[in-house]
Amino acid sequence: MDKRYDFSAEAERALYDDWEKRGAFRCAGRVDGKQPYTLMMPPPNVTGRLHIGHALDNTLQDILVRLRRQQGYDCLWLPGTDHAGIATQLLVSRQLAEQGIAVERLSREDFLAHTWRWKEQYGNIILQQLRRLGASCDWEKARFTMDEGLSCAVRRAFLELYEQGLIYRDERLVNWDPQLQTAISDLEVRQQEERGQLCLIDYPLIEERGVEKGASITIATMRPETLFGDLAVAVHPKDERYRALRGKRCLVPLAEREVAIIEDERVEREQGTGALKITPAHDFLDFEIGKTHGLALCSIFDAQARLNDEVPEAYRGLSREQARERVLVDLQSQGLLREIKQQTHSVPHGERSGVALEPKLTKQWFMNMEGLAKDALAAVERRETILIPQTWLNTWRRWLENIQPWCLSRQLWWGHRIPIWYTPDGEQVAAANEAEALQKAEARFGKKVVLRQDEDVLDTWFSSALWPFSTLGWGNEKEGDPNKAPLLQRYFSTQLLVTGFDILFFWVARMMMLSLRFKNCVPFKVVYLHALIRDGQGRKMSKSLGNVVDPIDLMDRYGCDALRFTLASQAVPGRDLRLSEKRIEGNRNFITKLWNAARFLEMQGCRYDENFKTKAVEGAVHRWMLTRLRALAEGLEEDLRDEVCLFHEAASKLYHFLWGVFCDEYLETIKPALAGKEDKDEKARNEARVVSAWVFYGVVRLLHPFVPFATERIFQECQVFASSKGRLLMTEKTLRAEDIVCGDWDDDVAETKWVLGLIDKIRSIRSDLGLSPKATVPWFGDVLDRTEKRLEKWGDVLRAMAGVEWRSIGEGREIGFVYDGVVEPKLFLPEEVDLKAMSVRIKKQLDDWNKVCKNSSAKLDNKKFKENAPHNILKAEEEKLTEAKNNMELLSNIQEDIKKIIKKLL
RNA sequence: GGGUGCGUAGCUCAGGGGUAGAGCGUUGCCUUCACACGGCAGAAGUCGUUGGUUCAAUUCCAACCGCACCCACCA
Repeated sequence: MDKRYDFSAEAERALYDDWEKRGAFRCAGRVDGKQPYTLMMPPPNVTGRLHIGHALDNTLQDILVRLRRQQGYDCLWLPGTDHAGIATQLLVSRQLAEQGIAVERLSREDFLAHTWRWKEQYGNIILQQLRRLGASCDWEKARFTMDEGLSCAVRRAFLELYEQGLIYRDERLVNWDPQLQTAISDLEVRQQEERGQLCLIDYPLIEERGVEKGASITIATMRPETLFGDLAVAVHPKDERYRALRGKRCLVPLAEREVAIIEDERVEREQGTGALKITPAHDFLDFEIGKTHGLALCSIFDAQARLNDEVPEAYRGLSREQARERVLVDLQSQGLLREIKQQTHSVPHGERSGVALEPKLTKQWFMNMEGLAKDALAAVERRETILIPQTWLNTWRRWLENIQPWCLSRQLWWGHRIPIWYTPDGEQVAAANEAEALQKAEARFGKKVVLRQDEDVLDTWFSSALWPFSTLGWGNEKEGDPNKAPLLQRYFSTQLLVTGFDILFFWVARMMMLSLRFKNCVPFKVVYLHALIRDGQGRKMSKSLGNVVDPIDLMDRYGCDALRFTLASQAVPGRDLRLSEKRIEGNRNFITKLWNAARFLEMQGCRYDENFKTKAVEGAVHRWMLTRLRALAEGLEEDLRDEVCLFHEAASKLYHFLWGVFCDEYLETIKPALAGKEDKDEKARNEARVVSAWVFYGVVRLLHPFVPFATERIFQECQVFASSKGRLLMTEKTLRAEDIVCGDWDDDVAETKWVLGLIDKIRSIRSDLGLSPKATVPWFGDVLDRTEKRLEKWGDVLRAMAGVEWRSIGEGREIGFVYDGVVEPKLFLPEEVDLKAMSVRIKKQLDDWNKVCKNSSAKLDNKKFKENAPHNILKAEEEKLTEAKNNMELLSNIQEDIKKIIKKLL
């Protein structure tokens, strides 16, 4: 093995290529009775580049998939990409513009041809980057949301929902993005706080009986430019201030339109002036109020939110912002602008374009979600699917209970075109393609008809909602039973979905709803929602802040394993994680530690032997080690169950086991045995070699899902595993707790712990005394026979690790110490010892024990404690007190010793 | 306005009814033949505040104070 581990991208690529070439990621299909285990990768945007969120997402999925494979499941992890309608169309348009091609001049067909070409050229970058991350998905099954099969599935789903009346066309107010010139769904709206002007405007009352001359009603608005669309002024029916104006009329200034003053309970008396201008075509509340009162609709904006021909000529063609200024100036000059107040308010913006949205009256396709939502909610309530962390359940309920129709159509070209054709009379014909539509139309109308397909495409999330089953073949064929696809029958439904909480409603809920609708079954049993990744200071990562970390760059510098391990160790359900480079560096060091442990075992001649049986092990420290290993395996099995998903716990257990337990304790302890040269030591040496190799093999397999590259490389290159040459670690079975058969080893485990504790103690004292780490210090003591035997038995270990050598008797300048309440050995002191430090230390220990003593006595004297505390607690408390008293006595003796020595020295 | 989560060591974060944990940083010692991307030893916390439940609260409950985020509304 090389002295240093090679973290380079090239080394990792070689390993990955080997896995892929050998088909290690392929699902097995219907063979050898293995249980299927399915995971759907959330398809990244085809325009995407791997960002840190993907890295987290896919690391966690990969850990589980690799583990399940090791556990013997037939795993299918299906990857793919999403066509990402708006994002892709924007990107390609921009690129074309750079090439001097004006998108507005292109035909739909030409634009799509360009986009497809772009997709062929760049669409696979993100998939390559996922390979870099080590993602072990079944690439041969990769899908794209606009490939032929999936497009077919989309049409089938749409048509079926259409036939059932769940999908319908309607003219309603929608959120309109004036830059992209398309409708978007409620979920794509982002509220942004903005400073604005609250304008109080006088609307003159129409003179009639009961109306004073020159009187007016004052309305308040943040959007004065919309007054051209005003069709009423509304007040609350119980508002005393406006009682006299009931049934009166007023004049909308500038528009010079007479409108009624109406009453409606939805008007808030406290807001503004309590009089609300009603612009039904440009405000959601106004739209509702207008509907109740039979008002017409008056749209004053065009698709780009410029004023249209409905407004007086002077204002036509102005932008929203220009119009606002102009209106204010004109109102001012007419003396109708009563007041302007500065006020912050939140304004809806388009998530993609970033511009302020405009409610706009258009014909769009909608999907009625109510029934679907009810079923999705019920399924989660019944725990057919569980959410991790569970705190999302509340949010889930809230959203599904208040669900609104989903605006499905987008005024774009890139996407699944709506499979509806119109006759010249506007009749709808639903069909999978034009030929079928013509046929249907002819049958329906008894003659040939000219048809025109709907221009719009579907929201990208519609195809995403079918992802868990469309990718497995559901509806991929034009006809026949959509459920017959073999992959679908074997691998649906899936076990687990891992994704960010930010798309819980966009995606997760909709998959749930459509899966229940089309498959009559939940699409996944567990949804693991991970949190957001923030930078070291806890800020959201954003391009504008410039704090976006590039996972590829991190992998280049620290290796993929270090990044993966860091992400896993920080993945605490329900909490944002801050990514600091220091942590990644620490985990890079961890990989190095692993590598060096392998080198050490290799050098020591430790070789893995598959015939080795744990039960035959005799050495106490080996028994202790195997017991610890079993506890580790048990812990990991529990932490990594689908419905638990405690990646951070698992990672931390592995970290501490390898570094703290295996390297620092176990390997150090067996070093003397490994170094044994004489024949009589041979048995111990052989046992040390074989057990350490066996344990290491277990650790490497347990670590593999987290750090696939380093473990694989060790498996292939380290002589410890020479007998396994040629096999891939990722195809090896994992280590199960049940593989470690332990005997009745309690005594050995206790003894080993005792020795390790003793070593700690001696080291600590040595350090205080300032003893040279190299010097071997003789020690002796008046101890129990049993203890003395132990000290002799572990003599080599104590010499190597604590630098002490046991003598059965001694006399001179020495100092005792307390361990375990029964041993009171003494260390011989060389001249240069720091007795003062030792003295301070003893004093502190005495104080500590004194505290414990007081505490315990107080508790034990408390009658209520004695009555109520459970037995084991009571017993522990009593033992604690005894120990404390004992130690205090011993420590006092030592204090005396020190005093004596100091006296002697003086 | 409704909801969710978080305040624990200098920093970043785990944990969880029975005398506080990790990584990084820091202090001292060690260039000992796996590893200085290392080893050994140490210092460092009234676990946000105030009440309540309990024999026992950092942990459970309530209120409050701060900090995030989500949903709705904003005339």
